[in-house]
Amino acid sequence: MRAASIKDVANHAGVAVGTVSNVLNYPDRVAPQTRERVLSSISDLGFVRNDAARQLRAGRSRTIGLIVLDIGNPFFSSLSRAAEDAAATGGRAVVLGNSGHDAQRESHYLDLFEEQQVQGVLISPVANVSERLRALTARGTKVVLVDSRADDGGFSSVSVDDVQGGHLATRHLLELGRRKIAFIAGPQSLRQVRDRLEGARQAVGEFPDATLEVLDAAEMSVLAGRTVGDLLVERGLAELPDGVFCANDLLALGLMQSLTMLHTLRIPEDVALVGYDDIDFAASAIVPLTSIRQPAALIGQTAIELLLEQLESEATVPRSVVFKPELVVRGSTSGK
Amino acid sequence: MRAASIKDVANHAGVAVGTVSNVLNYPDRVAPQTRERVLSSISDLGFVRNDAARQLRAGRSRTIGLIVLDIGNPFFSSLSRAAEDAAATGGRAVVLGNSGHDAQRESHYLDLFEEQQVQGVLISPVANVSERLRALTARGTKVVLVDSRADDGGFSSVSVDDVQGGHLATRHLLELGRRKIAFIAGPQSLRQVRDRLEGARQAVGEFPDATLEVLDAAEMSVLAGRTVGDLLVERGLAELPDGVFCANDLLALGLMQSLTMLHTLRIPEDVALVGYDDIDFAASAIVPLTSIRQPAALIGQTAIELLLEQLESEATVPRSVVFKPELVVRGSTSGK
DNA sequence: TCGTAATAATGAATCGTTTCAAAAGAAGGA
DNA sequence: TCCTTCTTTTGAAACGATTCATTATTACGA
Repeated sequence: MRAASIKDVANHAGVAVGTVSNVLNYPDRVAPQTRERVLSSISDLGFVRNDAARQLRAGRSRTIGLIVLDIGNPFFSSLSRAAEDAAATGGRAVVLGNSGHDAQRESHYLDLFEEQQVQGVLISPVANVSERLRALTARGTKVVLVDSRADDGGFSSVSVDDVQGGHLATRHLLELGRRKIAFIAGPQSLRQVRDRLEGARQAVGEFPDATLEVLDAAEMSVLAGRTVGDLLVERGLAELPDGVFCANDLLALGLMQSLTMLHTLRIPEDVALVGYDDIDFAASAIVPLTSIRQPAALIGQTAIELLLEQLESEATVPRSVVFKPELVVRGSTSGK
Repeated sequence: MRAASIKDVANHAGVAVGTVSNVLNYPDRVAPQTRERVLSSISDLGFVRNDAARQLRAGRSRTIGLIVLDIGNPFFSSLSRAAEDAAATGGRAVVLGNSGHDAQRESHYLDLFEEQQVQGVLISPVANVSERLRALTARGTKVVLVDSRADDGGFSSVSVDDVQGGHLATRHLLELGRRKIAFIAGPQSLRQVRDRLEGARQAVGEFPDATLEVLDAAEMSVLAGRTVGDLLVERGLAELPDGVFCANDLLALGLMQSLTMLHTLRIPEDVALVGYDDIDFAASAIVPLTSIRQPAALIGQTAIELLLEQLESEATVPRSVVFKPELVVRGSTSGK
């Protein structure tokens, strides 16, 4: 029992295959009664268009590939949702790939998307993939970097000024009078992490009596944050930083868990804490978390718009959009 | 500048197209030196297999479609990640569709996946789609229900016993001495919500002096929880329930925000609170949240396994796997 | 040297659409 | 009736990879 093809429909309706195709793609070209006859044959036979054949003939699919660092991170899930919606209004579908900070999986998704001849790729890269992306564009696939910037302006990109974000967060701690600052870093291979650190460095540099310590976390998750927290507490109270800036909210939440629950430190009295991303859960944390807000949905939507722009008008120069981050003050630094 | 095809590679290497195809699919059938020559032509020309052509010929793609209710919900993102991993080991890729509780988007993704001739569909349905799914299977696409059960055993499924989960949560509240129980429901069109409520009803029925009140939330999000919380507080303290069970953790976190921050109620003293899903953030809430744990990753992995099972051996009967939920007690009910 | 068997390479046919030049049909005017 | 114009329908060609029956090549023993 083979699926019905356009030829079966044509036979059933007593017309030529070209007519069936026209009914599907240019209904106005077909006389109303013929059209009706074909449509009822389609539903009689349960005909479903074969996208592979369509794509083969058209030379391109109607989908856009999106590769994110971590779909479990609310920042990215919100971004993806907005991208999907924006693409849908442009008549395209988004297929989502989750690299999970794994370069191999990232590369695997790039392969897959290229074989599927997606119209374009939105990617928030793990590894240095500029070579691969360049090859992709050379073969006609449009690329937009998301939450990342092209060093050489070779690609369109949508990002947030993470240096400024790091600066905002750290200056906030310093203005509260904190001087022993710690930055909890995720993998420094990530540009986001490096930029946020750079911003923190700049801010600390503006206060001569302040110090900055950098602590590495294995990944940017709640669990990793907890691990760093446990490590920190082992030092004893005197050795603790009094202001901590985490590379993202997940780390901050984990740290908070460790400090307040396992060890009975007070936030913000003993340690003031700032996260990054302002995910929904930041506001409902044990101590509501001060954070840096990034417009996740806006980023996703804008990225699709840049891509569509490139698709519509053939030769457009790459554009980079940079959004400004925003400090959201809550209990973890304000002491109510 | 057209992308290189298998024919271009054949010309460049001075062999027939069939030989190139063999190099790609059955390398052993080709003499080593020929193979090398072809491979170097492939990299010279930057040849990338055209998946559409491959699929057209093969009659099926190598992808599996996954439609989830809400990718922003950590339960589903964790489920998806596990499904992707499991599929990758089986040589398949997962494409993710997020219905966002929207029947139209769900239907749209079903269309898309069917046109793409995915090997199978994993779906956590919003609307009643059994008719559509039946049609899908009739045309040869395998279907596995996720976090949902087929009423009539027509499909394989992986789920958690939500009635039991609702019972566990509610009995816990009752055993703490609470008697005015409220259930914060999400959309009752969802089987999950109905089942959890049913479990709550059963538990309340076992305590003759207990009452159950059902409050509806527009959606299962933090925001909706906050709205219900505000509504609840307007009644005044005497009218409040003393035990609240929420249809999921997001609702519970929103409720918690509203009760503790805007209105100064104490959890668990004034109101004991239980959520559902045990997402990562439950443990790091203002008051760590008691919840019902569902093995999200295991569900995703098992769903893929059931699907692969159906794909390998043609005529297998549908199987249903039901996992048991687990009560995780934290501060929101235990009073430290 | 010849014959046989094993190994390697070939290339036409196929999958299901879309496209488009050409043919057929309809309508109207002279 | 014939010609023109406009609308509708036709069906072969093309997209690019895979398959498989056929042909070519090689190796080896007699």
